[in-house]
Amino acid sequence: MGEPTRLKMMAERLNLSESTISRALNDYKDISAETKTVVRKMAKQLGYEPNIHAKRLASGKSETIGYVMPIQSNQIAGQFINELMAGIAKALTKYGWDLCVIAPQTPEEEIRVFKKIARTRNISGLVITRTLSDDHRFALLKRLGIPFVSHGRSSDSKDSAWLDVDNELAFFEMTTHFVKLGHKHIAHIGGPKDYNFARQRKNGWLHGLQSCGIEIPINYAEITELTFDGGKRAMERLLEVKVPPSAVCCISDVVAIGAMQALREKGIRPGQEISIIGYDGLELGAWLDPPLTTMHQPLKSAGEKLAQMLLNIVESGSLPPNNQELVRASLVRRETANAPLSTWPPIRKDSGKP
Amino acid sequence: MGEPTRLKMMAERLNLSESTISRALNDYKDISAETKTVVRKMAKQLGYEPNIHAKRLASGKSETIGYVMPIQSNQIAGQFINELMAGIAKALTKYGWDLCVIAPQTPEEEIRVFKKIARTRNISGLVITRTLSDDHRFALLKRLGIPFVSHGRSSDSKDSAWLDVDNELAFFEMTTHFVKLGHKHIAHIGGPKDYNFARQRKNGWLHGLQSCGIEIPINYAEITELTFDGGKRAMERLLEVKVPPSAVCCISDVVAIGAMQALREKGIRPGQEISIIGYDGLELGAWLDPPLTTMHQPLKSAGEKLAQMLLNIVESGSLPPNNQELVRASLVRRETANAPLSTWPPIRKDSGKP
DNA sequence: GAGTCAACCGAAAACGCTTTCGGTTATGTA
DNA sequence: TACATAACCGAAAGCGTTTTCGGTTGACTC
Repeated sequence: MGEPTRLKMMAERLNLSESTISRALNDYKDISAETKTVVRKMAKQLGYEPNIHAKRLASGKSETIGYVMPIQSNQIAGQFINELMAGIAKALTKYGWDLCVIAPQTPEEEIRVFKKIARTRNISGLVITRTLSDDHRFALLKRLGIPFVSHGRSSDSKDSAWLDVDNELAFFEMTTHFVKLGHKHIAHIGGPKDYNFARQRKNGWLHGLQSCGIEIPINYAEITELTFDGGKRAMERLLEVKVPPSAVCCISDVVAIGAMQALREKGIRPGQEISIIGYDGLELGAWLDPPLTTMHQPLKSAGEKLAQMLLNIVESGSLPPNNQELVRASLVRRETANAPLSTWPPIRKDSGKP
Repeated sequence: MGEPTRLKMMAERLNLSESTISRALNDYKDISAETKTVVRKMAKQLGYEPNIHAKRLASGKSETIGYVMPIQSNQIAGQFINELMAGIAKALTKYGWDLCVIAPQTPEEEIRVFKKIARTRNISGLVITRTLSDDHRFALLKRLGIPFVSHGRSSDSKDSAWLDVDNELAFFEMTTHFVKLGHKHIAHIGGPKDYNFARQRKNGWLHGLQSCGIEIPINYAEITELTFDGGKRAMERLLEVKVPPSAVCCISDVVAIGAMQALREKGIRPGQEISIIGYDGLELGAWLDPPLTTMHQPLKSAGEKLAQMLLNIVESGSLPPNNQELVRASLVRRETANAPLSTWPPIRKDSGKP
């Protein structure tokens, strides 16, 4: 392939100085238009690509952002992370920036890595995901002065940049969808309140019921871990309630799938006696029997926006306006959410309520 | 946080030259042991981290490897990619190397990106996955002189580095497992032979049958796309065969899940009348009803090994020994593979065979 | 015709490290 | 005593950019 083109060569060929070439390519305003065109033409012709290490050393900018992989890639992580990363990478390549993957194995290592980044500055900014309600990373990154954006809000993300799904709205809509279908006994399987989205989703459900004038029954708000087994156990508990729900809003698809399994084991067909809606829009929900109705959140476009936001922050050196964005999830109608049976809920042994 | 520590400062404090400090830290043999210890002590104390851009510029090494994300992240991609990447990143951080994500949107862009890497050399090597039987990337990367390792073999990977699962062995074992359970009518749902692993897996099935002295029936080798729908349709076709199989080896979990759905729609219970084994070991297989028996391939450790292999290649500048490695998949026993019913296969209208 | 002011470009100093090439000691050998 | 040989270390030249600071033009003003 021969030697790569360097500024020096072009300078010699054009009888100009290296600095002029550099400034022409970087569109400095003290270079005449015609010089710029001739330089650019030559650069294109020779396939010039600047040596990024020299560039980054001289400019003091790393042109690299990092994506922090969730530590234990848990059950829903798969598709989620990939689409987001693909979006981030896509947006970055437009500007010639790199996306660097950071995969700490433990929380302690994560902290060490952050501190190292703060010292070396070899990464200009971070994208973090799986945000907790009370996420220590926010304070740490602020203290270290590392620019970042988060996918998901935290309790102290008032003055930091984030992109989040409007979880509350999503579960509000999920709930009112059930109401429109005719349901009156609508339960919720939520997650640990460590996760901010768990609170938000629960609130959406609550407000949905309130706005429809439906009283919130006791024992209709389950909390469980975000796993298949968690969803299964939570559903089993709901089935023990005096007046079991005819519809269940699940915090995630995986939890919903667990809930479906609990129903099946009791001989109850999801979408008939009891309807279920999940959240995440996972493809695999369509492969179940019956296919799971769910709420889909945009991921690839979210990744692109996150990257763009982070770029703005890094370039401007401060928080520009529009650094917080709420996107909408959309209902994916499949087959587990239908009108309730007229015979439901059944009268239980020890209850008088219809 | 103050100014970061530089070679210069340490040189001044220790009354040594910058070059001595540098060589002491890099363990040059023309520096005395005691100088090394005192330098290292100081470096540790001041939390010295070299400026990687200066380092990479001066040394001409980028200390970065790239992972090429599959272009259209298709159905099984999710978990797969993440675990592999986590493994790669883990291995690289040990050496202070970076993992850079490359996410081309089209095959054309992929080629452009490769050519750019060849010119700029800002990435020392690549890890590629989703290898095709006849994968143009191999020849291209060789021609461009870009070091790479592949997860999966290709037709012309004789003289390049790879790590692959022994697909043939896996399907051999899958098939003989069925035989041990008592099956004699064992079909295979495979994929397009564009994929090298599709051929290998089919061969494993064939050899498994041969080694057990079981004649290979006609119409027992289905080919389909690697999707839920593909698996479903292929299973439907198998059910039309005169003597339907009592066991089916599926090329992937997703295909197996589609096949299960086809069975259910005919009122056939997977694992009873017809047994099924998938491949990939996806977690979600455990969430099905009944849970899918499958073969699991190691991913995180595969990522680590791939990274290590690539590092060796880049550092040595040539293909070191042990640059090809075959790993084993292992059977994950769940509930879709059981002994056949004594009444199976049923006699069909127009056939005389038992 | 002296002074002002753009417009444009070159020189040169960074940026922080690696690595080669000598040069200076102390040690051993003839 | 002279001479080769290690063992160590410093000087300095890169690596390929960016960016500041002047300096040289020519046009324009008064």
